[in-house]
Amino acid sequence: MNKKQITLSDLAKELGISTATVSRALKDYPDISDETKVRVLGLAKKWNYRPNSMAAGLRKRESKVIGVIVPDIINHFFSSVIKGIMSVAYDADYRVMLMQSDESFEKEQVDAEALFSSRVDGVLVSVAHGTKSYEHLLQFNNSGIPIVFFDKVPKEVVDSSKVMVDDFHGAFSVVEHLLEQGCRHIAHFRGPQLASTSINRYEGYLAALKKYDLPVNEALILECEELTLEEGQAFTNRILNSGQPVDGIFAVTDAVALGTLVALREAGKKVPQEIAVAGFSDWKISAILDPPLTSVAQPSEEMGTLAAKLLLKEIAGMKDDEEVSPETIILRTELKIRKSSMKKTFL
Amino acid sequence: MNKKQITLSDLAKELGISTATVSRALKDYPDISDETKVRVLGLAKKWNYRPNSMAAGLRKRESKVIGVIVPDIINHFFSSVIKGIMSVAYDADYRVMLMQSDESFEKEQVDAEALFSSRVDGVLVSVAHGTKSYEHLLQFNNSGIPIVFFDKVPKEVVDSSKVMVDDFHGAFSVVEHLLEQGCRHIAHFRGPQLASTSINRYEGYLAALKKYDLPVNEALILECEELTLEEGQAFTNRILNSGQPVDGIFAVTDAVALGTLVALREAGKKVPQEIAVAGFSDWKISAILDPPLTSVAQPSEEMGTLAAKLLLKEIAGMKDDEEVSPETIILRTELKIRKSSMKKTFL
DNA sequence: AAAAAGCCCGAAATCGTTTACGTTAACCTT
DNA sequence: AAGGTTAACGTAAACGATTTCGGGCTTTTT
Repeated sequence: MNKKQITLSDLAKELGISTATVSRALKDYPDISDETKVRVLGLAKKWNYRPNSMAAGLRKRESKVIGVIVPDIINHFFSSVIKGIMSVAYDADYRVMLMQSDESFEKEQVDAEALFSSRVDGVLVSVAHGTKSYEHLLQFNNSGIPIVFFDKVPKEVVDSSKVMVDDFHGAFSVVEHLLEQGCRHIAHFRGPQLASTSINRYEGYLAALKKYDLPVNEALILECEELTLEEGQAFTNRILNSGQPVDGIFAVTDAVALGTLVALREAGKKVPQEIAVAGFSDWKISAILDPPLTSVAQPSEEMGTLAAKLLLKEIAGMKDDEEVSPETIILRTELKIRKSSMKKTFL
Repeated sequence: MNKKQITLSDLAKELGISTATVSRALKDYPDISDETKVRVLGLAKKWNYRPNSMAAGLRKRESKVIGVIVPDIINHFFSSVIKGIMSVAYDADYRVMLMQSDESFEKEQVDAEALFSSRVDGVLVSVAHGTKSYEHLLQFNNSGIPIVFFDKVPKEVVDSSKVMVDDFHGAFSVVEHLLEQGCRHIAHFRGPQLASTSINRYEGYLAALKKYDLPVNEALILECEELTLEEGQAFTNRILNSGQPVDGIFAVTDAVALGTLVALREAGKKVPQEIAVAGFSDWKISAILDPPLTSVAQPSEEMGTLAAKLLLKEIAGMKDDEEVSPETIILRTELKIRKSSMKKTFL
């Protein structure tokens, strides 16, 4: 049980040369003879030498680590984004330090401190619902550490790059679709007031109604907190019991929409004949339900790769002392029309 | 735009004291006067000082980081495990460096090297399908870095702790249930030959058949490679077209089982009357399908917390130079009986 | 009054790499 | 043969925090 890790000077001592030479030989510097390189590489492999990246990071003032903060890893959308981020990071030889905020402002702050202490080279963050101020994130900007926001971006204007999906247009198009199908009383189960995404979807909903000169019925707009299937179920029942006329439901998330479908099935309502349903996120399983769920697809993994590439570009620019001007990328959504909303076919 | 990070000596210089004193004041050492502590803390807060954990890590020979390698983050099971790991790590003030192997042996090796270079204090890993040898993981053992395997553990005996679910018993119980319901020709869509989990589930399937003195029909056993919905669909169609009598299907995963349900629906087969179906994993949405899917629930998040706690215990033991003997924890599964398998009710 | 004990703090080594700056010796030039 | 190149390596100072020895200075003890 050899507890000690091999260091450069272990190799140097064994070979009778200096650590500097060993370091350079390992990095294939030109002013080291081939013979020495062979000897160094040979011993390094034999002894299974792995450079201590803390030491290297300290010296070079870069950690080769990027930090990622998401509200919730279990969420399929976020895990897809993370997958995208990680594949880009892997190719660029960066490590990923992952944090989850659990939608809590306090935890997000603690996470940010930890990442800062770790001296990550850059940060990717999707802010939590509870986040109200942004000092804990702006400290990265102030210290020359690039930060790229994705999906849930700060409401206030922040001088950083952002990658998001076109929630407004996505919501607009799906509600417009419901209207085209003949719906005139469309309920909306919206997300939290504080999340940028749910705000934009809500506004897309409003805009579509306006285009059709329909009044906004506040009684048909309910606000989810947990964004769970259960909430969708409960809200659907509440709407059904309210006696309000409803012929369509647009849920802010597929999870909520699934709850809606369950409740409607239990209530014996026909989908889409009596009530059309649409969600947002386009979960894989949404397509195989009976009826298959109409939804808005967002390119999650692509969001991750784009955000990560943007971040790496800014990190590289930072090293070269270039002026990096923040970019904002808005990804297009795609409306997936399926049976749950196709009222017209049943007319 | 202040690019320089604050260091201990910045604080020391400003206050006219030594870095040693600043360091101790921040750590609340007893031999620093309250007055000095107040001054140090005050300036540290004012200047937003964050210790450089690479420097501290280098000096203390610990990184306060644990490495995690999973085959695929998107998989709901793994993201749940990760969530469990992260919450334990958070409470213990550890950071998580996440790697995904994409089920590739080579990538897993690269990931392991990276974690080793980062000098993580411990490693949690679920091995990839493709993994055949374990030297890249055993190097952690040899260097005094604890490693805990979870879910997909090495087949060969490795002198490390393991946390897994009782795949054998879980599969046994669900197949036994299908038999009790009257099934006599149960197909099994199994997982890859190399994954410990799918081997154990396969053996549970065999054991249940044996208990009922039923012959094993090789034509009813198909091997998934991707474990996707599409595979489940394709295999189901293949079985249906083969002309073999089938009255039950046990899929190694809920994803595969969902594909099965879709194919059966499209083929006009009644579930469970004609063919009963059961999966493994108990996805949340499995319960709300029509028919709801019988499945085996595994405590994924609990697996994460247990594995992480075990790892932290071993890390602590390592520091105190105790003898840490590897533990193996086997978590019980829970059979969730739902309509998709309840043949008897329709007799 | 001398010695012992506490209280606060500093000097300096250390962790493992990287790198600016030398240094040496061999080889070229004219 | 004196000076100039160049190839190949070494010295030593960083990087930023921690920690082991102490070492003054004041207070208490005998």
